Amino acid sequence: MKNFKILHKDGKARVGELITPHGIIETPNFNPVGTQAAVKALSPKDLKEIGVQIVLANTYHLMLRPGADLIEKFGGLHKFMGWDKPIMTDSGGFQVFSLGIALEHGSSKVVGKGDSEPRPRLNKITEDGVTFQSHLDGSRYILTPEKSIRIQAQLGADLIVAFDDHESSKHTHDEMLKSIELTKRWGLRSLKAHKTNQLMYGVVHGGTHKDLRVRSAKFTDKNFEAIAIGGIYGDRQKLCEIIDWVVPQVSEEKPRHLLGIGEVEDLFNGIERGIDLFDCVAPTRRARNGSLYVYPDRILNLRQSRFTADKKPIDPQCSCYTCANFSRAYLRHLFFAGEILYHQLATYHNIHFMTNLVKDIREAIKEDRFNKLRGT
RNA sequence: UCCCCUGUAGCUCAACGGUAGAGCGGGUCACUGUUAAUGACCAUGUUAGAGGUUCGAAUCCUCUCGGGGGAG
Repeated sequence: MKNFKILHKDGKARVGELITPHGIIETPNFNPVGTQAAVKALSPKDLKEIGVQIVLANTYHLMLRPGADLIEKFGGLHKFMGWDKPIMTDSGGFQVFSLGIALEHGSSKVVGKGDSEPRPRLNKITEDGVTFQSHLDGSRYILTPEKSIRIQAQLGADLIVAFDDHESSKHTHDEMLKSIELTKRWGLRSLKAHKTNQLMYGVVHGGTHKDLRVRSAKFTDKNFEAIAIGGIYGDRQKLCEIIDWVVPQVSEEKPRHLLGIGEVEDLFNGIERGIDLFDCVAPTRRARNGSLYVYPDRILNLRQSRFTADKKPIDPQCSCYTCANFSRAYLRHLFFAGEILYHQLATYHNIHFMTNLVKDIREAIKEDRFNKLRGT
């Protein structure tokens, strides 16, 4: 792939560069999620200061509000949101799943929120695409591969994702087989509808079935320039297995993105197995909910009363603005007081943490000491 | 000095005479292509105190104490 260069390998872990119209993404890397054209609580200025190289926005949310036409009128997402570095958009396929179907079937990703709620929306999957109701006002929409790709073209992200189908991990082999076949057909239609120079990921599915993952991976590699792995839920061990099934099936020189993952441990697990890119809401959402990363692998729950008078920064080893200037006690106070500043400072720290983690990992791979870093 | 109101969880307040609940607050946990500044769970009380009436009192009566208001 001409836009992706692998610079060095340490085992299966690799360091590379993904070149986009808005700049280079050093890999492995982590995309903060900015669903509605904003990383919650952070400005593009913050993101740049931290050293974030790419953010992920969402087709589904933006098509509903403010609408792809409007964003196009403003010259695309980059200009609209004031971010001139790389952007990736998701296809919207996942939302169709997470907002409707998943709840109906109870995916493990959504389980834990109580099975009784909320009632499923009337999302209907046909060969053509998906009919669904807006979570904003209940109005009906149809999303097809063609439409998703067209909207993503209007949004103008550097990296886009083919429209894919999702099945819950609880589904049977047969149901999953039908699903990956549909994802294939939608993938081909996505390719056909693709008329820009945006780099498009195809999505590997197949749940926890090895043969389906392999099959889906081969197809994706054959047809797409970039590989995304989707539909991963549940336990870490399974996640590792799935990656181990998929990676050998795809070309070395194509970038590999693990959709929706992950936590610190997942980054190590993924990179060790040859994954280049990750996106996840964890650092931003966790920050808002009072859970903050501490080097090397702890998570601090700021709500605990033991931090009430704690003068230490979140992470004594962290060099970020938040840790340089504020105590745990102060941040805890802001949290309980409901101050907006809490969200800004906490999110800043968590994104800084992830961004630097991935940077450290890149350095380690370059120096062939990935495993050593992992050990710490 | 007299009259009226009032005293229930940390706070604000519920509970036809049938052995106390809510909201907020507090605590613990969760959060993986964001419907998430979200959610789940837990908890605390000699119902100001002492008597009395009653099968049964936070609830009715008496007194004491603490608040609030009014009249002198």
